[in-house]
Amino acid sequence: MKLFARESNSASVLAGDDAAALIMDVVPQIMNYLRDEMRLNRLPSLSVPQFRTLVFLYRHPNASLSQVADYIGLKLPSMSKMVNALVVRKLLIRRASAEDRRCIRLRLSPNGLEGLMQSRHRTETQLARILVALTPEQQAGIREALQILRPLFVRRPESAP
Amino acid sequence: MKLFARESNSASVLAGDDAAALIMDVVPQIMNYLRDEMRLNRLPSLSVPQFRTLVFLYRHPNASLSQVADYIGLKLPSMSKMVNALVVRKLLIRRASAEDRRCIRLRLSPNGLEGLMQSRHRTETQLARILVALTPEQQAGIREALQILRPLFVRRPESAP
DNA sequence: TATTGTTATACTCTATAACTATA
DNA sequence: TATAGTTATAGAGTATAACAATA
Repeated sequence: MKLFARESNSASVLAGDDAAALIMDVVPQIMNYLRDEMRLNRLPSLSVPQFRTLVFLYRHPNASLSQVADYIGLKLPSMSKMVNALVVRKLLIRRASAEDRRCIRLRLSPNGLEGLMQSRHRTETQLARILVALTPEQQAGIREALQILRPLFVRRPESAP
Repeated sequence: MKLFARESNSASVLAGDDAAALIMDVVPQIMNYLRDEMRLNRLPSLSVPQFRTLVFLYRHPNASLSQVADYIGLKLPSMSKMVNALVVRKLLIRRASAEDRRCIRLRLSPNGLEGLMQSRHRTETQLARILVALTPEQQAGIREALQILRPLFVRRPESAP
């Protein structure tokens, strides 16, 4: 199963010139940037997972805790804690499901929607400042690459205990 | 300063179809995957920053603590702690610089080099399993996009206190 | 006095285990 | 008994502040 230009016993990841090496190198670097950037957002300062949670609930109102946890990639207790913090901050509304009272239904509060919009705007502005250095063709190439990568990195299945 | 297909007051990040939105969506997702994958690596289980540190010292032997911290994106105390753990695990060698005894010189131990190679091999194999679904053209597009993104997301400068 | 790194301490985030409530 | 979520607790990772050693 040969995938890259170099043989697998070469130093490709260490040399940094194939897809695997680039992913290991560039993704953590961008992640650091995003974390720092989000933390500097005033008004509702959101962590990256918190921001992603709000975006998910914007797209999927009335989702359950399990559904959000699965998408974000957190275990239920961690997600419960994070959601609770967002509820306390009045960014989310949490209510019991009518059909199955074990489930909760989550949705953005008006406050949460406004905070999300502000955070999005600021993030987009910041990223735009960086991406402005690129040609439209380069930007299109990046969009295309990310769209290809998006469906590939799904959450690992639970390791059977 | 118009950069994207949509106006900035539209819901582009929330719709998820421009470069900024894709970065916010896809990068954390891949990062989660990498974290989980590295954690499952047996032999020397390394966190993502630990792995990056070893790669950096493979490429830059005898670097100082400050140089590594700057590249990885950690403050000195955090980096010092991490390096110390790697020294204790016999993956790194730390010695005082001869010219300036305030500085330390860091390099991989033979153990560290071997651990890095094993970790790299496993990571590459895992990523290859994912990327095998793509055509060579798609892989080339991804490499190109990541190479474009790599120099753009450098560590934020220290906020002046 | 300025710089390099370490130690002390605290905070954030996440996980596992035990528990509650509902089905 | 099985499932959705919460609470209790612990561990990893990072930051700021105070410190030590060297320049």
